[in-house]
Amino acid sequence: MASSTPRSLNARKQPIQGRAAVTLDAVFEATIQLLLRDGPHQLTTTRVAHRAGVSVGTMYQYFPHKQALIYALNDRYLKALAEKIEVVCREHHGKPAADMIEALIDTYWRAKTERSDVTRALYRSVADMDNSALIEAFAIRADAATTAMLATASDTTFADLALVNRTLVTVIFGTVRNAFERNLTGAVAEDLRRELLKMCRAYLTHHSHN
Amino acid sequence: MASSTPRSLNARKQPIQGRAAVTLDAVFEATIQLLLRDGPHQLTTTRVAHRAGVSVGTMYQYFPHKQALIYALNDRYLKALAEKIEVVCREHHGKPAADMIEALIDTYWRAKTERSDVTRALYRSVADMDNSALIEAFAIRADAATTAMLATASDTTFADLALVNRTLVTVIFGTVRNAFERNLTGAVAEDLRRELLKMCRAYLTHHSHN
DNA sequence: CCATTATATGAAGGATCATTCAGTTTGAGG
DNA sequence: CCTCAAACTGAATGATCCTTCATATAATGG
Repeated sequence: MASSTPRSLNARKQPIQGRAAVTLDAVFEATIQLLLRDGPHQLTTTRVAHRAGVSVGTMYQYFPHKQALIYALNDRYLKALAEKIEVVCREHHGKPAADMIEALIDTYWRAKTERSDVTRALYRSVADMDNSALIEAFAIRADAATTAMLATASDTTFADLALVNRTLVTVIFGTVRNAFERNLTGAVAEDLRRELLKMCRAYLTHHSHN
Repeated sequence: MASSTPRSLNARKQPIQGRAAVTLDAVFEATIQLLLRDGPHQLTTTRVAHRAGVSVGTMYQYFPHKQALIYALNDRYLKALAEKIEVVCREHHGKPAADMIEALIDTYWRAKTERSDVTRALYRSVADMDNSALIEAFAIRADAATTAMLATASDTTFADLALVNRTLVTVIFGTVRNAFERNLTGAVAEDLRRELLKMCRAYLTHHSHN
């Protein structure tokens, strides 16, 4: 995976001492805040550095250029998200399909909601070409995990597992994204999540009765 | 609606002669192509002008600044999309709910697919603050149209119309968007569209049986 | 406590780019 | 054919911003 990332996007060096890790975290955090506050267009290296309480030069010790910073931010986030999905999928092997879907929706939704600021910031972080590679890598991992899970459903076997899986994943992820784009939060979002679950379950029973 | 747009984003002047309209179209088209080809970061006024075969100065007679160009592009597109949805919703008043959903999905999907380059270009066109106002305006129009339609379903009445409507709209729009983001096209996309329809219908019958 | 390496600084360079405006060309109406 | 406004031109301006580098400070291990 790392080998497929465009060479120039890799981090310049890894933090060794503790303070360096702190600096990196501060830079990431500052990036998120500025992205949220002012949008991608206003995101300048100087501003990020200033907000993070470091100097520009420091940032350039860890990132060869600005794009690499945003890339790293997405990378970090998407890998953590993929991890969570993989874990929850593995935990639900052999369970009823309805439980699987509930777990998947809950996990994904919570991951996005827990720090909705980060979610929103990243949705804004500009869809430059390089990010799409990250998104695709995430999609592949998620697909593999959910497919493997659904294949073990204790109460259902799917005539076309790939199709059902692709449908569910696309619908769930897309719905969550759209919910954020429309700024649906709080109780409204909760209701939507419940309805989405109902919908997916209705789809599953429909499929097993066919 | 126009009165709610940030003052400075309005077009500078309307085309009067025929050639001016041609110029404007060329500028929009060039913007789309460059957005698609090189991403929003590489989109410069000079490049757009050059690609459109006009000079920078010409562009600035119609748009007070670059942001206004992107804003206008989104505005154009979203208003046309809202229009299409309103029309199809009106045409399906009084029909069975399943037909309504099919029409809605088909219309939305086709609108996005017909010129998928434009769709993708706009998805990339940077989520700067001002665009979100456009998106919200679109959402309000779409919600109103679909709610009014669903309320007249010949075979179903909904206990919580607003909730069902919000769910359907969010799921459908989100799924389509995600399908594009994952580059699902051709036969795969077709299959997904069919499955999405099944899913929404299953949701509807589930609801009417409750 | 010294040498070495890691980490941090921020002014300056250099490039890009949005925007303007003085002037030219084109079309429309009379 | 003439006049006026509309439409178009593109070099110049000024601002912004990414990136570098020479230098300084802090930690580490011996």
